[in-house]
Amino acid sequence: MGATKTEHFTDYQNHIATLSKALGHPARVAIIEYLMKVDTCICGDIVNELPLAQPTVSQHLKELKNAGLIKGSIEGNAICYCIDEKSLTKLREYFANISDSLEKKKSNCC
Amino acid sequence: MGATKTEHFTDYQNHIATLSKALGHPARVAIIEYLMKVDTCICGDIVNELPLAQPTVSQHLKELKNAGLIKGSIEGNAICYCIDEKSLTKLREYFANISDSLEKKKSNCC
DNA sequence: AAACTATATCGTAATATTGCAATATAAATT
DNA sequence: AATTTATATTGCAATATTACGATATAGTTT
Repeated sequence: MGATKTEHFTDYQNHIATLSKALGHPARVAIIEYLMKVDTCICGDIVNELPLAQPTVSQHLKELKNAGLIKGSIEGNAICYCIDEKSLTKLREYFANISDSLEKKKSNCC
Repeated sequence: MGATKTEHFTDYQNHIATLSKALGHPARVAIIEYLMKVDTCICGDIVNELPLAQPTVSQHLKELKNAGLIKGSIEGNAICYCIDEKSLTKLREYFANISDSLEKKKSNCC
């Protein structure tokens, strides 16, 4: 055991979980926020921004990329990372829907 | 090593990460969706809904509760779990802000 | 081509998560 | 009070994550 039983859940549930999991670490939240802040799509300055070693940052970037939250394109020597709007739009929609439904229901318990 | 270096990040970043992490498992996404679906704030039926053993479900519920995503109140024998609107509103706002900023910026790269 | 720069990968240690059987707890029913 | 029902806790095995030093890769500059 120890591995998540993804096969028992819907693709959508797994997708939301994957996106959420990628944001489930403060360093990765910080990376997203940094990419938001800088207008240019800054590359390895991220390493200098974070209180973590270069390999660790590289690993976090990889996870964000695997989840589809960021994109990276080679820019000569360096690599240009930036936010992938689609996935963040998906998260926006997901939580907007939940929040809306909750308001309509005016949950009558707890 | 192995432990997340939370102390290097802001409270807000850690909070978003905590909420996201709690949703970083399909079973927990499924639990939230189930609590949304049923109007009454259903208790242990969650165990029957999910393809997981009772202790596993109990553990997932605990994590959702610790993160502040759900609340639980004792209802005689059983326990009544339901969504904590506040935290979902926070997530809604967070992703709405990011999504808005992205649209304004019309990211010119990658 | 040698040196430098930017990033990724490997290997590994520390820690956390996932999942469940067994067991505990506590209220409800008989 | 014994049994049943609902949930939590414990203990443990399998796996995943986090972090980083060392090293590899690949483009850039000298």
